[in-house]
Amino acid sequence: MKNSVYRAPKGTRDLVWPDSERRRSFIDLFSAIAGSAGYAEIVLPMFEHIEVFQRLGDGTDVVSKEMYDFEDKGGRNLALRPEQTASIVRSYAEHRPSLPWKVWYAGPNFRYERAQKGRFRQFDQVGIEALGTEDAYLDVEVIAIAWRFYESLGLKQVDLLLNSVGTLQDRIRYIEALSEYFEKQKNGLSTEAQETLISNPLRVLDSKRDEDIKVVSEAPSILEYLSDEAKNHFNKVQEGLNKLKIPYSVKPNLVRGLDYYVQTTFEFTTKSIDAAQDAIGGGGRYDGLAAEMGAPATPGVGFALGLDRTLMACEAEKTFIGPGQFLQVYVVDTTGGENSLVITDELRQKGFKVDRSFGNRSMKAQMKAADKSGAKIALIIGEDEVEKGVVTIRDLRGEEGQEEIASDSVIANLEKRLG
RNA sequence: GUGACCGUAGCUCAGCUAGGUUAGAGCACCUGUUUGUGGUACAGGAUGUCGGGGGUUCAAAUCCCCUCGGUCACCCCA
Repeated sequence: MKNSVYRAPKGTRDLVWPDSERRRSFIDLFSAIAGSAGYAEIVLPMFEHIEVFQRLGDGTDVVSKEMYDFEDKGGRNLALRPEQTASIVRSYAEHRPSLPWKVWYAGPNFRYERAQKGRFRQFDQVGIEALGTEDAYLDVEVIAIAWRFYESLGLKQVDLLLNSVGTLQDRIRYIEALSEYFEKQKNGLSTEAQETLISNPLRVLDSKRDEDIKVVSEAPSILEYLSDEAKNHFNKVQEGLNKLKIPYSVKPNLVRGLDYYVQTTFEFTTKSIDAAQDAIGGGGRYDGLAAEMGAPATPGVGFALGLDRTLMACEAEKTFIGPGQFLQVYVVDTTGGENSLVITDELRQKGFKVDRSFGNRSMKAQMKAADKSGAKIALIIGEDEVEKGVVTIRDLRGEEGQEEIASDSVIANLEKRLG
């Protein structure tokens, strides 16, 4: 039973009802909100040529150590997608749809890392991407869609963290200055941070270790290195958010884990989850990515939200709770099962959620199953009922008791009771 | 990749410190009390390679080693 082969692989799990249905409703709600803003669904391959993802940045963990890569029988180097933005830009470069191109997606991503609370090797994300304009109001639209989605879920403890990492040139200048500063302060940094400094200086800003926090807090701010172009863009984003009354806080050391971001970056965190992983969503602008994949230079902006973590937050805030009832009617038949075979089929065609038991069990056992099923109503068919041409209809949840009704009035009766 | 804790019935766990007859409890499940009626009560029943392998011992769920798996944290991200 506990052997290591016949079980879900590390970092994966089986989702069964009601969790499976909650996931579906989550995606349905997201689809409705993204659709209302002109975003169309896109369904992408779960794996790509590995080069697609290497565009995320050699110095990033996602590429250097978390990639599920493999060689197929044709000798192609492929990788399960660790995220979907890169695939979308690849799809854009491949098909060149007319602009603006606005798409939403939902589905699993894969990262090879140690699982912990709120972190899995296979995890679902929903997100949107919009390509084709540098207008900062598009950044605002994108952020607003995420924000309204959280509101629709009923989440109240979400914080929007906002930053600008400037243009590509700004970022290069900033990294130089930052490296210089950290080199001088090297002795005050943890050994881990010192290693990060070599591979990706920006990431040091993200460190959670106490010793680093002091050094980081006095580090030069990206905001001082923004060009006029980047400043204007960033101001317009903030102004737009203000107009929509979406609260945010500017966090200059918010740098995201993927190298392709320029200008706007943002992240959604929650206070409600009791776990170290409190980032439930994030995104930003990636104006250079399309060109890197062989398309004409095309600006883009988007976000991804973690489905599992967001649902954890919903659970903590007691909102967007799962489906209420699974079944409406349970048919109890002690005459061999043929009568229930026919009536369940009829009722199902009428749209009722109906189940029954199999295997000629005793009435008591069937009633027990009816109760456990959660159904509101039991339809009882025994010898007496068959003789009289009636069905006993019994209220399992309320005070209404039971009554015999004519067989041909069952549907009308159920419609009245279940409304 | 690093660290800490954990691994006994379907689930939650006791037993392990000072090794010793057929390994326990609660919940869930099945049957009955109720010759047609669930949710309460009572009675009975089925259920375990004590994660796996090796070692110590007359004897290991219990001690030692290895291994696999889980959880949480670091790293990083959703």
